[in-house]
Amino acid sequence: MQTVLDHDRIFGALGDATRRDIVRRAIEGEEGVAELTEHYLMSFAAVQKHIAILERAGLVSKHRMGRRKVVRTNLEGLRVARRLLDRYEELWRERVERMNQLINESPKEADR
Amino acid sequence: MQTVLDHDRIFGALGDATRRDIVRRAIEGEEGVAELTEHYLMSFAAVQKHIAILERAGLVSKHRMGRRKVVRTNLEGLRVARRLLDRYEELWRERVERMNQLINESPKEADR
DNA sequence: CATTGATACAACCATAAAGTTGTACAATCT
DNA sequence: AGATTGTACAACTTTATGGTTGTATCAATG
Repeated sequence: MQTVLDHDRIFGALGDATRRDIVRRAIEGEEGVAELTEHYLMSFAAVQKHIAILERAGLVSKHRMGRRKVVRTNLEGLRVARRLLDRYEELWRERVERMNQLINESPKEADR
Repeated sequence: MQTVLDHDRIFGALGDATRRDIVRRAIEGEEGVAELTEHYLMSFAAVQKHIAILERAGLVSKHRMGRRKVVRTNLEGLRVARRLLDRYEELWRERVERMNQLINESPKEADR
């Protein structure tokens, strides 16, 4: 297992509706692969592949519970994604601030 | 132009390092397509395609500035992504809360 | 108005992604 | 042990993605 938590894999994994739905359901962390498959129109193997992609991205992990393997969402994976978006918003804020500063520092055309 | 702001397109677009870098640079909103191309090892057309993908996702938009078209990041696009991640964290919080409630409501084995 | 600089887009190629079926393995229950 | 239930994975097909080159458009400038 890899769970590298790089942005390519994380955002790539979240770019599919089925996978996002698995992440959502797996926050509860009660369903195995077969149970998750019930919710979708695809084969067991297809769902398994989606879970593998989420796993490699570090967004979920599997835990044996009796005969099945329960899929649980990994909060830290989601937070890695969120932190990048937060950083972008911070850059945005800084740019706005810099622009305001320029406006205040230099006198307006009309005032000269 | 579409700018649909659906999660598939937004997360899909963010799942590529070049595109995330374009988003980052375009927060400043000063570079045209040709200028952006300078930063990468690919052709002008390739960068143009990446920008088109970001545009369709609603993450950036182009604005004519003289003879070139400046690429600017669209804050709302980033916020759509962030809100989904926030919702997941909220679901997580609710689950933890529910679990704590169960522990407090039912008496422990050892206390019986 | 012809030229130049910047962008747009079509056509094509190679590789990766998303799905399928089939088979093998692992753990539980009689 | 043998049957059953749940999971893993290989092999294959189809479609999407990321890159290329070449040609066309579009706005500013001499």
